[in-house]
Amino acid sequence: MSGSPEEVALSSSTAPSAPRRVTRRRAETRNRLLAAAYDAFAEEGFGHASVERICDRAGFTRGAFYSNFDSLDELFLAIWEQRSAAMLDDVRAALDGIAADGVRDIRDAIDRLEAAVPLDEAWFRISAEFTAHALRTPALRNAMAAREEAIVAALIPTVLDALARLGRTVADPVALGQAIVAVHDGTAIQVLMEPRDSRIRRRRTDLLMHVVLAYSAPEPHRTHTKG
Amino acid sequence: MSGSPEEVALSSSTAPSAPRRVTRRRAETRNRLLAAAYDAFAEEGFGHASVERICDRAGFTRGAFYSNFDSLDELFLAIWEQRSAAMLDDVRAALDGIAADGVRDIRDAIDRLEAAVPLDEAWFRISAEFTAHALRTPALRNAMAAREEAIVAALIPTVLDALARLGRTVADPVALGQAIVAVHDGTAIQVLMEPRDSRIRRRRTDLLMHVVLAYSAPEPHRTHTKG
DNA sequence: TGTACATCAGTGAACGCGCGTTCACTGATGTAC
DNA sequence: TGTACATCAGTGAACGCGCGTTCACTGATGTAC
Repeated sequence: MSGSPEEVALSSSTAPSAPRRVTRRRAETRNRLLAAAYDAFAEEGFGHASVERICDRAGFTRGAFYSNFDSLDELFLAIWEQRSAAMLDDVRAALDGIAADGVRDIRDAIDRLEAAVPLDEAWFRISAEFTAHALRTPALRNAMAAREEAIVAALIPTVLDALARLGRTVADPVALGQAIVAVHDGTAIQVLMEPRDSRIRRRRTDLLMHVVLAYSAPEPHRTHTKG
Repeated sequence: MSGSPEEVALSSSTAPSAPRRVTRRRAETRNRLLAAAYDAFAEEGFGHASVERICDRAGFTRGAFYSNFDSLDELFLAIWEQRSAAMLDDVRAALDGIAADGVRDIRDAIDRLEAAVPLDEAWFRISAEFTAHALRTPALRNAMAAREEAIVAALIPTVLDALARLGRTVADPVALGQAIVAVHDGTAIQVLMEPRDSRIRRRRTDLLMHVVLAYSAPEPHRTHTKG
């Protein structure tokens, strides 16, 4: 409906235009390329990783790349898909573990979540580079925005659950989700900018706590834990 | 003391190693290059702007660039210096104007500040790209971190003043400054990702308000306005 | 104010590099009988 | 299970491009007398 063809194009890997059978060999090549690309992005940065060096790392020639991907952007989106799914699983598992273990309060929960799922600095750097790049490319920006929205949507129930266990409800879950992501991204930059300054890390979790407190409220009519 | 030579190197333009006289001609060339570079960065992105195209825009050959700058990084830092100073002035002026006009509350103040000094999208994009790049280059990262810290330090008194006018005090000004920057950056990404979604803009200012409220408190012992 | 000279600032050509992309090809893989 | 064949996946050479960086040079600018 809305959106020019160009803006719809890169709608991620869920809709392959030519439905080709995936042989085992092909899947392995693809995976080796993805892994090699991740390493290249981590070491050289997304903007400086070249098709040539990625293929060298993976032990292929460049033709193999073009046989499997149209562009580095497409490859990045495939990696992103993998990693965001893994991240969601990790967060869910961590929150379950923490809940099973008994939580004092939000501060406690956030500290333990941070310990269980620490900021993946290499990956954050890569995605910061890619985000900056995507902001200039409408097709990419839309693909990213959509995917990001889906991630937040998947994260919200988990967060609401965790807060419910602490006897808190959230009036506007979407606003909370967006706020958490914004604070995560904004403070992650600060942490990476001055990695040795532990006060900055501390302020990061402080801010997160303040935001969670601001967007949630104690459940009014019920007793916690045993309802 | 701490920091290898490499990490200290790019300590910005305040310490030219060879104290050369700056002729008028030279200053003009430099300014034309800065302006052309800004345009190039805005249109093509920092990572894709080449020395050649910047010089084309400015009407020089590439030699002129190398006669004035060591690298695009150095040039960017010079632009950043200019723009952050201008930004500080704008914010101060806007807050003064708003104060002179009478403010209802924090929500009102933030909305009017946002209207007076709107997010400069082009510049934000550029600095996001450069930040991502700087995270990989120790010398650059340190230069940026130091400069950023100075900017926050310069901003804090202005913010404290504005809050004092609203009868609020801040227990930990540095934490508030860092929080504001983090929220600004994190939400700016979201706004640029989905520029047409006005709810996202709204949530941006909401979050800012919640954060300012969380990090400040009503002044306990004095009456506002006329003390 | 004018001239002669020294220094400076930007020119433009040259070199070399790394890379993106294409494509005819061959060895690998899967299928049909 | 074995053979013959078709399709596929990755090879590797080739092309061309744009760029970073250098440097001997010349016209512009400033200075001393």
